Amino acid sequence: MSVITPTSGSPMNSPVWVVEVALPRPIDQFFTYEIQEDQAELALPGCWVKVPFGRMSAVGVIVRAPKKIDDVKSLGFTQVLKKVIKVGEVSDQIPSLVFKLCQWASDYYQSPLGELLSMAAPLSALSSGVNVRTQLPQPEISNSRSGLVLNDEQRSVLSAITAEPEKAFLIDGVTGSGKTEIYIERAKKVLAQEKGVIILVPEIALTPQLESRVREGLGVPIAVLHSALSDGQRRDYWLKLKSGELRVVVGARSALFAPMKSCGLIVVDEEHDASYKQEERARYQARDLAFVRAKKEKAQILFGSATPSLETLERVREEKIGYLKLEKRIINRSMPKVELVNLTDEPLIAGIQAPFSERTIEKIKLTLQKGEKVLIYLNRRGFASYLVCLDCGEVSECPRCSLSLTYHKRKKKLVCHTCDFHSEIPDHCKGCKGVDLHPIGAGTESLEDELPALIPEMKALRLDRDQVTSQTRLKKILSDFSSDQYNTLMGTQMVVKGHDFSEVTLVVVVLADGLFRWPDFRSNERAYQTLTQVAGRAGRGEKPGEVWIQTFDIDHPVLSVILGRISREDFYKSEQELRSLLHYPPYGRLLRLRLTHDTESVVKKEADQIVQMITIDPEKTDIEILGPSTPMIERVRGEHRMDILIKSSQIQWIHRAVKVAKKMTSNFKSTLLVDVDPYGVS
DNA sequence: AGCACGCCGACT
DNA sequence: GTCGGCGTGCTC
Repeated sequence: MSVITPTSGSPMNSPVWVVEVALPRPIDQFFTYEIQEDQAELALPGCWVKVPFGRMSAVGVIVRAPKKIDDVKSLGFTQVLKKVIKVGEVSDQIPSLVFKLCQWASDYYQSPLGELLSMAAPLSALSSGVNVRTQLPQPEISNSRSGLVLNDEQRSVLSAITAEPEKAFLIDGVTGSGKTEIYIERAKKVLAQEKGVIILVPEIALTPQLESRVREGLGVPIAVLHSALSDGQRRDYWLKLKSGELRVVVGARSALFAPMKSCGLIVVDEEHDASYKQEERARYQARDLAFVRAKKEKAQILFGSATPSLETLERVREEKIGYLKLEKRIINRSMPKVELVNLTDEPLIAGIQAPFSERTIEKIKLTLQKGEKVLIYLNRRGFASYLVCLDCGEVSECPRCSLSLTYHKRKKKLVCHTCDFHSEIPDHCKGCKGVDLHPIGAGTESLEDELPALIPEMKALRLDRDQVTSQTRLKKILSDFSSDQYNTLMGTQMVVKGHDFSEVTLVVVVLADGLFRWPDFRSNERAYQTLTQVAGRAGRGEKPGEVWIQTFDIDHPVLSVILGRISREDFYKSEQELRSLLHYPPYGRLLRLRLTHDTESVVKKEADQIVQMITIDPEKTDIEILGPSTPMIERVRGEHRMDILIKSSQIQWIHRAVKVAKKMTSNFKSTLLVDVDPYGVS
């Protein structure tokens, strides 16, 4: 690695070497730098470079091999080119296949290549060149057990996927049907062929058990990638994956960019999960991008789910993905029995925040008395949804967002769940000065406060984002719950994700209504997926489980599937018909253009202008424009927002609309946010 | 995204 | 009179 100091550039008219660099910034352009001839030989596409940028320096990635230029002026820059400070070694180079995948994603999702490349390599850690060895958490490997014992069903699925090692498959199997064992057995074969394995999971931080199952199952050290890693740890894993010292990676969405030379298997577990969609910085759908990588690399890709997404089912119908089903739960466990509790006509417990029928409370009591454990799911943090003034009806709102503030009793704070604004609890109403402020609605905190008072035998733990501040804290809560000291776990989404609680025989969904009627065309699908996943937590041990779902909306179609009143196939069919009628994915492509600015009139005006321009675009073809419309949350962090939705059957028309919008907004006051294949679309 | 430069309120 | 609030604009 050679270091040179940037100087004021080369003398005029002498030939120079120049190189194009992508920087991890939200800028739609590359930057050109002068590079020394001896450095130029090493400066391959995919290598990092340290370059001066503005008054600072930045680390970017070379996008094209350096060129020799006779006259720098011919490039047309007004200023003299700055010089590359430092070039990374070949051992740091992003593998060309991953580099090309980033280019593909940059084109498809219309996000800057530099941002995507920075997901694919720990650029600043590589360039800082600190050679201190970091501690990679790598427990002792116990000698690989038992090949695992598979049942007939698992064996036939395994032989089907092994027979066609380049074919993609959806493994459609209920929770507890043993998908993980199949992944592990398949991975063993792939490792034996000297190829790498990538296992993607929605949130690795929430599934510490998977890590040890994979490690022990394969009997080799593995890389575990998650957001809590230090820069040094991330770099060490990256280098070990690249060198082949590690050949297995388990991680959240960005693990799909793992730098292994040759990848033979990609697993996308819980493929329906919305957290595969990255919403910040570079926007991409890791599940879809994993499919692209697998095709490019001729690797096998396995999608696993108990509740497949409509997108994946459509690919199955198109025969791009093979279909395999696991019907049985291993060790012959039965599926949990579902009980619906109609909150509109059953007697409710008075004087508590959350709605509970007397019958549900009795059921919880009875379960705990038998020495069994209970899981209680409520999709809202805090003590109450909001504080309302009983005199004038005014609700405490976030000053920066168009949302009410959630009442957190322990913290003694009002909290905005969108921008994290905190405020003291007012002792009087801002509007009428009334002093009678009342909490409305329930959250996990109110459950923790109020249920043990009703049920003396309850020894409760709470699991939500307010409780879990670190991986260690999560592991502590989970291990506490498996001890005799506790018999009830209550919480949000976090209690649902993949944990294996063998003593839980009762799962209570406090209020299913919170899952319905989101302003999103995927809302039914997601409610179905969440309820199925919640239900899957019950009866994972010897004893059969029960799921009690409380609701004010007993006729909701999603509940009909959960109860088995209508078949899963019919539910999917009606969702498919609706989407096909409205040209929503998977029967059409979507683009969301979002404008933001702190002045409402500015965003509105400029959003109208974009719609007009796209409408009269002479090159416009097969597109449908919806909006501009105000999103559900009109204002976030003081910024007003307007959405324009574009539907089309062809990606190129989507890209054409993006091009028009980007060109227009370059001299707009508002900022443009481009979201190809958006989630949360109403 | 950073991180500047650039114009209006409370301080040594 | 300044220190500094964060509002636009640029980065080869």
